[in-house]
Amino acid sequence: MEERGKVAGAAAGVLLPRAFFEAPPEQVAPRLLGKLLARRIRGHWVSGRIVEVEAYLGPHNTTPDPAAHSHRGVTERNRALFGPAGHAYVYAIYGMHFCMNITCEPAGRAGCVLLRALEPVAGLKQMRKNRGLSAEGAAWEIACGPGRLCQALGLTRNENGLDLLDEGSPLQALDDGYAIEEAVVTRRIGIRKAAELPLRFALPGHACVSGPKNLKSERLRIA
DNA sequence: GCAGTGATTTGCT
DNA sequence: GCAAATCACTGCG
Repeated sequence: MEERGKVAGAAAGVLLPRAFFEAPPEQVAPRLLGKLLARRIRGHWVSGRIVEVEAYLGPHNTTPDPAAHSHRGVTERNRALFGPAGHAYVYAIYGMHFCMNITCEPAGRAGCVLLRALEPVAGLKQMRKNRGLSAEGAAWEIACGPGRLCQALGLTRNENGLDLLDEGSPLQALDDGYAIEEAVVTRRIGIRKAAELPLRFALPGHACVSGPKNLKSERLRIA
């Protein structure tokens, strides 16, 4: 029996509305902080709270974003980016890793948000197993980083294009009512092009956030 | 610090 | 076609 949107061992959440993702990525990204990403693995749900994200702008935007995969238009790989909002864009990088994005904006506009880190909430045992960590492994290191996040949740190219807002989907974006008050915004990390844009958002001081701790940052109130 | 991995895209013939 | 360059990373030294 499938319990829709239910996260085993954690407070149940409700699917985020499509309209949540139909906004520009720089608006969606900070709002995603504190929301849940849930993944069904062989009938069991694992989940984590989103604590770090980066926005990537579509080619229609007035601010050019050469770091975005959509920058040079539609290709076989990035097709999902140009589709409707609220879908997964998963791609392989550096041979051995995957990165997970959620598409934003209506079809035809290719903004997206890269999920960089989660605080594990449910199914820690499964996530540690996926990551090759021992049972004593600290929770913060399970999904701190975009590649680790995908490995912990078992996300590969097979999950590319999934609708995160569908009750039957094995990958869902949920709101469990957890509210954050404040975020920090910094430059993006791990890229060379357009890295200076202030499009990385994270929960301040959270142990599960990846990357350097001393980046120049500004506080951001979340309405 | 940097090697290792491979999918993807681009720039040549 | 095919070769070369790129790439939003991690783990090991």
